[in-house]
Amino acid sequence: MELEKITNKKNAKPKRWYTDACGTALALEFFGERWSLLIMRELMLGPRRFSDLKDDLHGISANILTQRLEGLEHSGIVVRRKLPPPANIQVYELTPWGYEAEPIFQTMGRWATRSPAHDPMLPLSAVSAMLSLRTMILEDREPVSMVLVFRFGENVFTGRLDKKELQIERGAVEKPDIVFDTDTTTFITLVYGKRSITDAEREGRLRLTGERELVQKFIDCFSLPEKIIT
Amino acid sequence: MELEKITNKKNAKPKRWYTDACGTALALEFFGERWSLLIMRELMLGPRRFSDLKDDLHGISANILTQRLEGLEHSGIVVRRKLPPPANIQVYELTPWGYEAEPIFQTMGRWATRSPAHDPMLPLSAVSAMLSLRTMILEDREPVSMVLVFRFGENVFTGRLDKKELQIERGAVEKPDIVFDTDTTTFITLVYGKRSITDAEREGRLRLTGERELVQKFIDCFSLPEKIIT
DNA sequence: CTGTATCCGTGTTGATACTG
DNA sequence: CAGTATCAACACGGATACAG
Repeated sequence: MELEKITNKKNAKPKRWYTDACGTALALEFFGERWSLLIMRELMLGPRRFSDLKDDLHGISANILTQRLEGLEHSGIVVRRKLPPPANIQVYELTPWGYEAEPIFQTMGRWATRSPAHDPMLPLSAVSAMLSLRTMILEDREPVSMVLVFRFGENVFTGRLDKKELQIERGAVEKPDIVFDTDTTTFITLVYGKRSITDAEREGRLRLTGERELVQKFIDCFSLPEKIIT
Repeated sequence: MELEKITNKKNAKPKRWYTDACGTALALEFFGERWSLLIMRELMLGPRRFSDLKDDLHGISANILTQRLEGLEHSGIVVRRKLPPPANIQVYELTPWGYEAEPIFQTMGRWATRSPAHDPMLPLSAVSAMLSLRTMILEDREPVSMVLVFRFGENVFTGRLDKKELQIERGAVEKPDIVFDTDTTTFITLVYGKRSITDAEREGRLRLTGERELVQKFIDCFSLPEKIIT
């Protein structure tokens, strides 16, 4: 009886398979369950610990997060890593292949935000806000280069904008051209043009460092796709 | 009591929401449930009827297909259309916005097929086979143009390859350069180089019309991404 | 503090049978 | 052919308890 219980837990996964050679179907085997893709999103900008993920994925419960991380690890998308002492904590990190899933987020994001149902005032994680920049960056933009720091409470990122792309990594660099210190919702309403910088500053939602002209040049590099006509 | 039951069925959907401004999360609200994305895939190359979908989506049950089609219709991704007499049948079709989801299939397909778990010998729908061509077409290929017909039993497609792209639509054109008449698994093993044309013909799995040299040029336009190193 | 395991109520999924 | 009804199995999320 005991043995049977253990056996059931380990093997004999009665998971439902699509049994389809199509790449999309296979991708869904990997991350088609609820939360999996959003966990991957939260890991796209570097390793996180369990409680970071739990906090940023509003509404996920601990047991589900454990299951999903196990599944993603099993699929070769996530690795569990123990940081060396003195940190000595465990983090979850994407594998190189996992990091290569970013275009999936970009195509899904570009497509879905055209829906009238898209509500940018809903809560947004810091990683989502950063990834949205890489998703919504304009192909044919002014060739401008700059280094930026983005502060969303605990979550701090450095962005390097050049002609080719916007690189983003965790942590702050020494002498950036621009520093945003704000919340994610205010930030994206600024970038996508629903709110003015001065308004946000007056309301105490934003502390901004850097030349206003350069900030505007940065903002002009991004644009949400047009809404669909219904 | 009766009223309550009706009310529960129509409104009061206690569906679980991510409540997240992220575009990926919104996309998952639309097609994150099991089967939804694969239904969209089957519709990508033109309208289908209920039973076509049920047959091609191996393993889906009728009630789930009904629910998913309702959901996709509600989200503005699918429309239900009644063909005029004498056909007089009902079909499901993607909206223009629905058709624009194709890049999602492409990024997911390119990413997932790099997994060692990808098994091209599993069953593959005719639409999947055709979409895989559009997914795996090489950017920097020989500038070659041709018109092809693909026959997979009932499912017949015409492809138009030019410098820019491979267009695909349902139905056969009059004088194509090449005709493939085969099953989907044989077809993709041919295109992605696991099987030779002559072997497939000898085994009776393939009937091919057209100059062999041109066929080879066609095949050379496509390539599966490299497997990940584990 | 950082997870992990278990129980439990509810909602979702799917196989079968059935109806217009 | 195009779905609906029913019911059983499973997945989800919350709470709680536990381990390092």
